[in-house]
Amino acid sequence: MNVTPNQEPHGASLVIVDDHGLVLEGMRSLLSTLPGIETLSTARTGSEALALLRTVRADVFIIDIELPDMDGFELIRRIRQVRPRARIVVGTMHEEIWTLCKLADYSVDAVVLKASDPQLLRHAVASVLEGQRYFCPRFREVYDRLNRRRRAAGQMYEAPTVRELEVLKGIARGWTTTEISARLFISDNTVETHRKSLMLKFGARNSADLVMKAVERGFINVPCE
Amino acid sequence: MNVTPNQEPHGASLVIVDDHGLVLEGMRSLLSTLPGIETLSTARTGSEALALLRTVRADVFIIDIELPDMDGFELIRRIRQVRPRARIVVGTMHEEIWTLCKLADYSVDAVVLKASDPQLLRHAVASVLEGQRYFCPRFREVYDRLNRRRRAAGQMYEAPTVRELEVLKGIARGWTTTEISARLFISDNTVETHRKSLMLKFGARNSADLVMKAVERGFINVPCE
DNA sequence: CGAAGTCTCACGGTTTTCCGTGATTTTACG
DNA sequence: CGTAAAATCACGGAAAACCGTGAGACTTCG
Repeated sequence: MNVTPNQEPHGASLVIVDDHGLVLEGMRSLLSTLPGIETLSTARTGSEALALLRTVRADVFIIDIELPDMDGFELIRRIRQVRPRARIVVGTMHEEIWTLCKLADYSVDAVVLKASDPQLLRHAVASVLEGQRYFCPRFREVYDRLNRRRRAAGQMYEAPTVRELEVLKGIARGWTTTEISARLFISDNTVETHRKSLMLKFGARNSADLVMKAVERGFINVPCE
Repeated sequence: MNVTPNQEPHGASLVIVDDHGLVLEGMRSLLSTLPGIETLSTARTGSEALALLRTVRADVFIIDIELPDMDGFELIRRIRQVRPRARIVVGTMHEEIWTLCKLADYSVDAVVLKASDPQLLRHAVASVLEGQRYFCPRFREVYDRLNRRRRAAGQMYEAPTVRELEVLKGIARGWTTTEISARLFISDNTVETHRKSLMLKFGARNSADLVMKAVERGFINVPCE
């Protein structure tokens, strides 16, 4: 933990959370020149970040989604329990759909994929400080392309199509891709595509997660014995 | 399809179902010398076998569990719809636990793993003809060792242990093995072992199937929204 | 004490899933 | 007739699950 006071009065209080020291320093130097920042603290773990909540004001969090002690989403939830109006900027190396979906579901204020130009992070934080949201091009590209209607319909999840539902039921029965494709008279590749669509629509990380969410949302009936 | 009448009056009517011609012929010659057999028919697919139900008496079915047009278990179910008292002898190359569990659940009359001595098949059919059940040593070995209580308790499935339940919940949340192990402070290997136990106890083929069965049996709560 | 059960861990190999990407055809609708 | 969604297929690489097997530590219960 490390706190750097700043001369600017009434400025924002930033907290950077990342387990990688180098990244931490990089971010610090990148962001310290931004105007309107009063304090700039760093934490290497989720627990450290939560501890900081008691000592500094912490208006804006810049969070690496993959942390050693807890998953970044858990950190976000716990920050919001204490500081519901804190702004969250997320940096991540993961580009998997489910991560991006989840970020959208969490209504974070900005997302910058780490592969992007570091300046984007600076931009993102600047935007957030001005009360605006920011999502890097790469995030928008991946998320928008495959999820237009979802965004259009607000936060609602998309319902699976007829064919997807057939695949879904196969998965819930424990069938492999090959078994499903044989039963539906389509290729393995197609089944995989349907599974991918399903996981996208449900924001699931894998088939087990998919089945769980499908049951929760009533797309698979559980015989209540 | 092929029907061979036999001189023996009031003898049994056998149907052999296997998609592999060589195996079919091998079985035919192996079994044709058994006393007490009136007719011996063969089928290469599930549909052929079902069609035979209309033309021959069919007391005993010798079924290869992996068939081109339908899964052997489906065939068993459909045979039983028409001929509930038909006796089922299963030959399979699969030694995966879930197959063995399922065979046990289906209360088939005999099981011979194909890796076994062919004479065992003869023995199995002979036993079944005498009204007894038969399970080859290899099946018993695999199934007994890991599933004593289950058999002792009749058809009841075994409940997961406390630790297994924790792993199960992680799986249902879509966590990977590594994520679960990190949260429970145990090794990946241990989590895998627990998952294997769970799949054994639930007779599940994979994690998706496991989640589904766990929900069905009430080990995972679905928030009924 | 001994047997059974639980929890832990290791290892090597195979199969399946997962992921991104891009493309074509078919269907449905205004 | 366009356009958008749905359904189909392919491919290559990476990650994860799956499988069998064996084994040590610790607990619990008869």
